[in-house]
Amino acid sequence: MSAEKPRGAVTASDVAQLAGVSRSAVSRTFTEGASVAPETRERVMQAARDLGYRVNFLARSLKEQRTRLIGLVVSDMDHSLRAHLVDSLGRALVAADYRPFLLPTSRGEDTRRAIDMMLHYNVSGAIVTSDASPQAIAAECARHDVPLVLVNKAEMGGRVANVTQDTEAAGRLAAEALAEAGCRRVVLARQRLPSYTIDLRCDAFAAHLPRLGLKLVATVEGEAQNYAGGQEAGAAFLARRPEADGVYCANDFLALGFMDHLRRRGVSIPDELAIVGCDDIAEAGWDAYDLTTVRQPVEALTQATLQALLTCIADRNARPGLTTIGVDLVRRNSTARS
Amino acid sequence: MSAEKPRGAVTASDVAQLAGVSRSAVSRTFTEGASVAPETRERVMQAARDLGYRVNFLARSLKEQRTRLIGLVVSDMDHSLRAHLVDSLGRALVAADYRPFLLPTSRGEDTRRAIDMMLHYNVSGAIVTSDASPQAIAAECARHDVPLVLVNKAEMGGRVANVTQDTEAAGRLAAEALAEAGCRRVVLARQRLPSYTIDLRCDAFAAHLPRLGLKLVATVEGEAQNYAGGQEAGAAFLARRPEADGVYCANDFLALGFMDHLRRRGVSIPDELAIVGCDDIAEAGWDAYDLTTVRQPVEALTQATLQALLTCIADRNARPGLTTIGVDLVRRNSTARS
DNA sequence: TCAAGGCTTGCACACGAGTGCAACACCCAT
DNA sequence: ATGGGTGTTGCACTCGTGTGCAAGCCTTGA
Repeated sequence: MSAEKPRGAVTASDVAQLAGVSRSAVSRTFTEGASVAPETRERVMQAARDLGYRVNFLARSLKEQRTRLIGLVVSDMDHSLRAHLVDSLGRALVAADYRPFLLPTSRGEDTRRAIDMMLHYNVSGAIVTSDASPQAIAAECARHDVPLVLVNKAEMGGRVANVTQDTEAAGRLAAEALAEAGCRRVVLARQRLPSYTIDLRCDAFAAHLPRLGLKLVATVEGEAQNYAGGQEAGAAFLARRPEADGVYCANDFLALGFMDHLRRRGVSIPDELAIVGCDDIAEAGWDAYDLTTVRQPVEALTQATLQALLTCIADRNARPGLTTIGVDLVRRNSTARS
Repeated sequence: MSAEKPRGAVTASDVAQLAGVSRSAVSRTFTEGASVAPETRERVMQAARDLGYRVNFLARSLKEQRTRLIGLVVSDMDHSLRAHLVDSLGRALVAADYRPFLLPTSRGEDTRRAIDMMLHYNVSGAIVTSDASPQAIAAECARHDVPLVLVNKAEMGGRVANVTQDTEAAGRLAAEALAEAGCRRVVLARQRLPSYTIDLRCDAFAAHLPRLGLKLVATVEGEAQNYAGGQEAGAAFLARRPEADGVYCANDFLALGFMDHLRRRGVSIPDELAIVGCDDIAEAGWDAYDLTTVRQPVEALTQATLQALLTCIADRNARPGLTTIGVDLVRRNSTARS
């Protein structure tokens, strides 16, 4: 329909030429709140439409000294809760007119590279929900004055903005659910890989047992917080055969693997053994498991994270500290004693 | 340790000043293959280290006219295969020195916005693995000369680069698996929402039935390709009670919901009914399901996608057309007839 | 009619970096 | 000693955009 520029993108100068105005007028047309005559603006808009012009955000960012890019450092996307969170955060960022810049990491290794990238691109802020130890990221972000929010990484305490589930309540609710199911002797199943969040959940769980008249008779472990890890923990459980009537699995994936392993060996759930998980991933609600678990509200985490980030961006000296997101118990069949 | 710049990032000029050289020398130090004396380079590197300098990629991109940003347009990240793919693609891109720019979309709606963003940022290329109809994206990318690869979106044929699973083989393998299990009368379970990939799978499945002596006695549907959709399809199946001994579910999530629904109503799998799924998501391998399914190799998809993208970027006129990724059957318990 | 004031507009500089060109230093061979 | 060649360096321009400043126009009031 219109003359196509053969090479390179169309710039504000091209639009200016076609509209018969100066480049400044074009720039002002696309700048919120700038002073342009309505008639000029319309002519510029028309020319821009004809040429398919779009403001070059790289150039704009360079001039304005802020990119509206947000580094999204994330590991273990195969954990469905993580994937859900990334999806949710991505949408929320876009809705707030920011752009998510994805930085996938493995445990620890690529972290340095991810930080490097963020600084190379002058991100306006960063969200870290990675298993990588956040100290390095936090230090580097602080040094370069990049607003940072950690999600579910409580170990940094209040020194950086931190949004985290209420791990204390998570452990407490799990203990109460087992007590409610009539358990007396319980087992803790968890991953071997270090995780501060998991540690806190487990500590809280253990701390509330005496008050409820429960006794912790064993702790079994699987390597990671996934299905295979749950199977391992299940095998460890059967190997030790502790006299127990309830198990707290500090993570849902682990719980599902644990359940499957025990059921295949003939253990009846919930009749012989009640199980409580943590996270409420979609799979926990499936008929085959119907797992009682502590729900981690992803949408609330997202909103709080965005809120904290925007606060930090608006005021470079703001220290939102720790935001705790409430969790609640989802009662299902795995603790339903007749 | 070193003087900290109070405001703003440290630039090449700062480094130049500290090292006692011109800004050009700094630029050349960080440019591959530029001519710098070893001693000068070392002095520059030292100064850069002291100041924590990093090349500003926005400025570099502006000058070099390519950003090395890749738009990653993706919907339905809560589908675990999608999440896995995004993770895998993200890592592959970073490994190839590109940067993934995440553009989450819902079905169709945000697509225009996603395209807009990509063009605003002058992305070097785009990967689309979204349920949104890709025509709009393809047209706009072509107009602005942005290399584009569609993943599992066969409907554009060979006109744009396209990496897709072998849907024909997927359907065929599923049919063969049911035949192998001794089935004679089979049912097709699928989603109601339109999807070209799913259509192709189902067509291929149906096409191979006669050759194998199988008869398609019914088609049942659920709304979406998820667990709930499978439950719906299961309910539809029981409502019609077709005389059937095998079911092909065109998607694993659907298959799992279908299995759970039928089992809860007392149907025995695989004895009364054999089930075959498609995708081989992690959950399909769990003990509770142990689903025979057609594996979609994510890693191969990723590599082929990256390959096609790099080809398009290297040669703007290249038309890699359609790349088909082989699939294979994973035999498990859901088709194991005694 | 003239002056004052408000709205638009264009010029020119800035953001941070890459690079062609010419000047320069240095080394070696003649 | 001199010429030529090689390897470094700095100047100045460029990428596409935002914006302070001053000049210009138009409107309004006296």
